[in-house]
Amino acid sequence: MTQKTNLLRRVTIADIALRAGVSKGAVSYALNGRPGISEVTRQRILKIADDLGWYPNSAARALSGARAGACGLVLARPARTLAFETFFMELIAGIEMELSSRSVGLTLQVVHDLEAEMAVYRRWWAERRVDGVLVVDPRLDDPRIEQIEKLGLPAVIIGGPEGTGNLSAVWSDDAGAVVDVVRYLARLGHQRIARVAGVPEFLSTEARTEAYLATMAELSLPPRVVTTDFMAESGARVTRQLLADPLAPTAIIYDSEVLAVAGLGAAHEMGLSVPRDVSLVAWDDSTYCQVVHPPLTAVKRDIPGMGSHGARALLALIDDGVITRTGEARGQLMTRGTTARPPHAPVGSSRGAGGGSV
Amino acid sequence: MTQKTNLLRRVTIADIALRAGVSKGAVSYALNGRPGISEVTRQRILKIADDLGWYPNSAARALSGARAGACGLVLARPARTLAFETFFMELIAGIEMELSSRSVGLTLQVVHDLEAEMAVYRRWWAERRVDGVLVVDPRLDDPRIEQIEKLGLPAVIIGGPEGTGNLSAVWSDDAGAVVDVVRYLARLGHQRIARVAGVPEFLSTEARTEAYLATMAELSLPPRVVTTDFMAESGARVTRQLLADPLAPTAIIYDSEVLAVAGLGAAHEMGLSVPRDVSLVAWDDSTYCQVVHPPLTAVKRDIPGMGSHGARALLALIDDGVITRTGEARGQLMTRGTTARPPHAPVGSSRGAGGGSV
DNA sequence: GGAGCCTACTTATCCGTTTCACCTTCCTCC
DNA sequence: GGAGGAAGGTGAAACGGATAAGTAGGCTCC
Repeated sequence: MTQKTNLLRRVTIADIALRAGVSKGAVSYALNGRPGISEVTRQRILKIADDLGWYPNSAARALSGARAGACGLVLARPARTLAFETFFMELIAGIEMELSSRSVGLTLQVVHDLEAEMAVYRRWWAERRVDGVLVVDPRLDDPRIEQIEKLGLPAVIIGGPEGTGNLSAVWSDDAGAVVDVVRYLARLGHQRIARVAGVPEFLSTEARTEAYLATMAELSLPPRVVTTDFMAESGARVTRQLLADPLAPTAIIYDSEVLAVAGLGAAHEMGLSVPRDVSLVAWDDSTYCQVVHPPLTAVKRDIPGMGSHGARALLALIDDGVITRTGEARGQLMTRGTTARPPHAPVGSSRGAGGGSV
Repeated sequence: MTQKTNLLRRVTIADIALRAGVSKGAVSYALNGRPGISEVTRQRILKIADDLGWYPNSAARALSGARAGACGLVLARPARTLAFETFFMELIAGIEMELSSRSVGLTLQVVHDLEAEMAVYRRWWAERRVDGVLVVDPRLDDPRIEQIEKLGLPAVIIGGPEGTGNLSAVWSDDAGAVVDVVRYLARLGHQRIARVAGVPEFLSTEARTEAYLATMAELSLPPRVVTTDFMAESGARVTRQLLADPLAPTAIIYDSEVLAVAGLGAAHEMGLSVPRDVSLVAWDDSTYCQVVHPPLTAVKRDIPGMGSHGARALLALIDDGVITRTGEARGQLMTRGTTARPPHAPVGSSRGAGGGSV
C-alpha cells in the first residue's frame, strides 16, 4: 500500500497528514517553517515527509498565490553573436550560483529582437511563469524599461546606471576602466589610440565611448571611434581599414573579446607584428584572450559576480520589495603581450604624455 | 469595473465565461480547441479572451494534470569550461528555436558534478517543474541513464548512440568525420598524426579515439593520443610537449576549438610556423577558428540543428511517447589555413598514403 | 410519434498547496 | 472561579484551469 503510493502516485501533503495523524494545514505549516505548530510535531512531520520522499508540487504552490519559484532571462542578440559571447555563459553561471542555492529555477529564452523580448516578458508575467526577470544589454531610450515598469514585473537590469529608470540595476564601472586603459596606452607613448566599439545603441557602448572621448580630450589626443555590430568579421574589417590608413592608430581598444581576437588575426594577416607595430586591448578578458599568441592585454571584469549580484538583487526585490542600485568594482587591466611602446617612440617616452602635455 | 478587473486582478477563464455568458467549461473547451462547442461560440470566446488579454496561468494548467510546459537542461561541466565552450550556447540556441515556437520554456541549471545533476533531475521531476530533460555529455557507464529510466523522466540524450540504453538520443556521426580528417591529413603526406582528446570519460571522446585508432591502423600509421580536461591550458601544455619531442607529430587533431586555438597559440609561442612546421585541425568550428591567424581547419557540425532535433525528439516523447534515436549528418571538414603538407614531404606525396601502403 | 442519437453546452469535481477563520485545551491572573 | 490569552491545532475555502458526467434541445428514422 505504501509502496503503491510511492510508485504510482505522487506523495502529497495529504499522505503526510494521514500518516502523521494531523490535518493538511498542520503539515503545510510544519513544512514551511511557520508558527502554529509545536516543535515536536513539526519534527515528526518533517521526518515523515523525508521518509516518503515528498517534494512540493511547484504548480500547486504557485497556484495558491505563492511564488512561481523561477526567474527569467531573455537573450535578444542574434543567435550568431550569442554563441561566441562567453559573456553570457559567464553571466548565467553567476546567476545560477545564487539562484540554485535557493532552489529558484532559471528560465531562459532566446529571441530575435526587442519586440519579441517584450512579448516574452508579457507572456511570462501573465502566465505567472516567473517571479521576476534579469534584463541585459540596456539601451538608449530602452522601450523595455517602460514596459517592465508598466507590467509591474520585478526586474533587475544588468547595466546602467543611466537610462534604467528606477528599476533595480547592477552595473560595472566601465568608464573608470576605459580611463585606465587610455591612460596606460598614453603612458606607453601612444598618441593615436582608436576605439572599436560595439553596437552604438547599447548604454554600455555609449558610456565607454563617452569616457574614451573625455579621456582623450583630457590628454589632448585625437580620438577615433568606429562602431561594429559585434560580429567577428566586422572586427577584422575595421581593423584592416584602420591599419591601412597612412595615419593608422598605434593602439586599438576593442569593445569585446571576439572583436579583439579578430583584430589580432587581421593584423597578423596584414603581416604586422603585434605589439611591435600596433598595440591591442580587449574588453572582457576570457580564455581566448589568454591562449592566442601573443596573449591579449584585456580588461577583466567579474562577470559571474555581476550575475550573482543581479540575481541576489532580484530575489531581494521579489521577496522584500527592495530596490538595489549598485555599481560593481571597475574592471582590471590585465597587461599581457599585445601592448608595448608604439613604433618609433623615443626611448623614455613611457613616462610622458600625461597631464595634457603635447 | 472592467478596468479594475484588468488592472488589479488577473484575467481568468471565469471572467471570460461571465462576459460570454457561458460556463467555465465551455470557455476551456473553446480555448483549447477541443470539440464540444460550436464554431460560432468558440470564435466569440476567443475574441473575448483576446480582448481581455487572457493568458493561461501556467501553474493552474500544470496542476490540473496537464503539462508543466517546460523542458530542462542541466550543464554539469565546471563553470570555467562552460564559459568558453561555444558549443553549449549554440546548442541552447537550437533547442530554443524548437521549444519557443511551441511556447515551451527551457529551464536551465548549472551544477558541479553528476551527483548534483541527478539530484536536479529528481527534484525537477518530483516537483513537476519540467516535462522532460535534455541530457548532454553522455559517459561510459553513465549513472544518469539508469537514474532517468528509473524515474520515468522523459529524456533525450544529446550524444551516443552506444551507452544510452533505450532512451531517445540524438548524436552526431563523429567516427565518420574522424576518418575524413585522418585520411585528409594522410593524403597531404602526414604520417605522424596526433590526437589531443578531451575528457576520456565522455562517450564522444571514446568514439572519436576509437575511430582515430582504427583509421590510423588501417593506414599503417603510428597513433598517438593524449587526453586533456578540455581546459585551454591543457591544450597549450600538451601541444608544447608533443612539439618538443624529437619525433614530434606533423599534424595534430584537437577535440575542441579551445584546445585547438590554445594549441595554435602554443605553436606560435614556440616560434613554429603553422602550417609550414605543423598542421592543426580543430573539432567544432566556431567564429574563433575563423578569425585567428591563420584560420583553423576545422570539423564543422550543425550544433544548433542537433539542439533543435533533440528538442523536437523530446516533445515527441512527451506528447506521444515516441522514442527517437537518430544520428545527424557527419561533420564537415572545413579546410582553412592551418593544414598543409608536412615539412620535408616529397613533392607529389599528396596523393599517396592511402590504402595501407607504407 | 416515440426511440435513439447527435450537438452544444452545464455542473461538479479534481489537481496539491496555502491560508484564513475558527475551535479546543490549558495556563495565568486577579 | 471565571475572564483573557496563548499555544496548537482543525476544517474549509481559495487559486485557475481541465475534464468526466450529466442534460437540454433538435434532428433523424422507421
